Amino acid sequence: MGQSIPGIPGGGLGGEANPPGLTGAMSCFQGQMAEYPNISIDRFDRENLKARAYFLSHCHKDHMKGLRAPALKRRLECSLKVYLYCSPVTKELLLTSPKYRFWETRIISIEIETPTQISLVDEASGEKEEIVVTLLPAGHCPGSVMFLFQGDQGTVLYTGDFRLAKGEAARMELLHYGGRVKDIQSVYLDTTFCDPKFHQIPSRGECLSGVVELVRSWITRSPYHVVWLNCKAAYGYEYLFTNLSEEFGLQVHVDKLDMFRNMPDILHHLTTDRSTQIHACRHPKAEEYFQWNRLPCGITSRNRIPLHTISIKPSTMWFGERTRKTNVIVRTGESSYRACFSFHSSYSEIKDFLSYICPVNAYPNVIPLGTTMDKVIEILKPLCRSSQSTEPKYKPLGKLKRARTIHLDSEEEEDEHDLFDDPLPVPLRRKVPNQRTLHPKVFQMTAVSQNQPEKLGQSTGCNRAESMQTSLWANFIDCEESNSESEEESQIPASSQGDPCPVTHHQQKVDAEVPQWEVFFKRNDEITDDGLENFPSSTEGGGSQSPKLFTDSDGESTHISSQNSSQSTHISEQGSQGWDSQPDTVLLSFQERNSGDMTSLNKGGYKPRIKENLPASQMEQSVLCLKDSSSEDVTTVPSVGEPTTVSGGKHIPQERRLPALSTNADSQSSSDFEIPSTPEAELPKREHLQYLYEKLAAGESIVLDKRKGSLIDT
DNA sequence: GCGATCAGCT
DNA sequence: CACAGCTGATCGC
Repeated sequence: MGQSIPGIPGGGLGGEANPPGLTGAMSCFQGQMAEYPNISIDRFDRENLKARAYFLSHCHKDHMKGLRAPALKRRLECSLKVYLYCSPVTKELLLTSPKYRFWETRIISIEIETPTQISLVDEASGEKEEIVVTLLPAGHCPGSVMFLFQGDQGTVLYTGDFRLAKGEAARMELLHYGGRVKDIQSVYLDTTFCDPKFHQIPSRGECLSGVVELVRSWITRSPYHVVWLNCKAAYGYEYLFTNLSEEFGLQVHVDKLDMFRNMPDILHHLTTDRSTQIHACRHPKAEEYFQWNRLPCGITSRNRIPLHTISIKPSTMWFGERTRKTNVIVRTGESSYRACFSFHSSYSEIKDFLSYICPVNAYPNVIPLGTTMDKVIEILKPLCRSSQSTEPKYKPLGKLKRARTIHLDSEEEEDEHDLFDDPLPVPLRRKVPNQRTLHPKVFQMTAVSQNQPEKLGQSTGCNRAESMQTSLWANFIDCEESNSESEEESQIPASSQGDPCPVTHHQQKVDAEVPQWEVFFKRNDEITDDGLENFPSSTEGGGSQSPKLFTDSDGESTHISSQNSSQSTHISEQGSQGWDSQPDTVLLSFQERNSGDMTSLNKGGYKPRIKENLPASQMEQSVLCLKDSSSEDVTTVPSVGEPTTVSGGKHIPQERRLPALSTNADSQSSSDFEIPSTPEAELPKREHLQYLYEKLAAGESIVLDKRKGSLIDT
């Protein structure tokens, strides 16, 4: 019974703390899900050797354990019907490595957001099980996806590793049916940062803005000023490279780029030519090299003129709910900086995600360092359905206080959205069924854009509220400090409503294609002005602004940062603490910007032109019709003999929650993001709120200019 | 000689 | 500041 018992994924890790001294969060997902034990995901050893089908969410080594082991290789040779399913990009990246070449004929890539039926056949008995899988973008690294499985044992979601801003789940059309979130039995969740201490992590856009400005402040000094991006070996930094490249018109130097040969949108921003001002090359002794002003690729000068180098190390920075610190760039040495960067969702983002999905069960895939399985479960439980029902319905009493409204128009909501709104996944679907005949029956269900009944279940409204409550409640417990904000949120549907009736628009027209990965990563938004406004230019007085984009010496020391708002920007050479000539003034505080979305950068988007080999689904056949008994939104017709009942078993889609309101959920979780966390900010005064409300009531828009500096700097 | 595991170090 | 690795040492086959 190798199956992992829900709740005890590891089979035995329950409740134990990570051994001290460990270096990182510990993965506890063993590869199998309770509902569908015949398939294995992201684990390929032990019990998983018996799987009827394999799934790989993304191309990071810690999710590929056993993938090239002799045992699995043998299994493959004997079981000709066993395949590995993943996104087209993941397939491409995986096969670039010679070590995994043997998988070549056994990988089937599935387009993002294209429900696909797979037959899981037991080669010995001939027993067959049908399952429909849908890949949803996970925002973790190129090709990363979440897997939504629908079959007789219900609908389950395996998130793999993900970084999704709050509200993004609400915008994933295929997580919905009939205007509501699908009835999801279990979620196997990326809980890497599921600990209150990781409450907030600046958004991609905020982090990117910080890096862009720091880089700008340096490389504009002369052609001999170069930056070295000290990235750990892993996929996931590409959006940083592409955005920097685009911003400055300079390709980024890397050691290898053949893995991107079929991904022009990434490839074009990279180079193996060392004569560029932006490097992301690596070397085992890189740090040592750097000390001697040598880049990992070996160069120290150009045209016999020595280079001036700074290093920027992307690393995760987090902020507690009450934390005041806000810098996304921290100076760690005379020529060294850390830049905020995260591939994983923060605590509040995780809570937002889970509370929106509101599954019956949620199982952590990871136990964060320093915590235990039990603690993580305690956090997740209140966000699941069961607890909802038991939850007392609590309706916030007085509303008011900082109105979420504020955010409405000003930042956040906005920009998070752009991720989806603007760049639509450009379709281009090659429906390519290639060689049919593929053993595994894979059928792409034609995704007909549904006519989603937009009914916004009124009723659901309540539920929604409920769930929210819960999460609020959750907040109380987990976050020592949080209380304050909680309640109000509940309401203010306004914002939420506004856009996201998730289901509808943007996202794919289902027929869409491969979503460009940039849909997730290219954050042009803030890059533009706003972020910058404050500081680079703010040379002189930054004072007014709050921004502290960065600080010297890392740390929590808030104080430091502030001081320099004064500093000048890139131009100035003044340094702090003796470290001079280095830009230390570029500070970007993550709450500053008001989203600016700019889509400018999105160009076509990347579509790996990969010669597909989508097997099976012979087009014709591919049109399946699932009994919609399930909660399927996609209309499909099983070509296969049997009317596949791909439903989640429950034929009655239970609808719950009203998507539109969803955003509320975040409110609390993220509330602080915007408001409280703003260090400088003070709570709105009553009069001010009154004023804001009046404007709102009058239908006027409220624009929050980045925090007035006035409040800042204590 | 290879793989798995672990310590150490980014 | 903890993303995801790599390297090297040890042990077993």
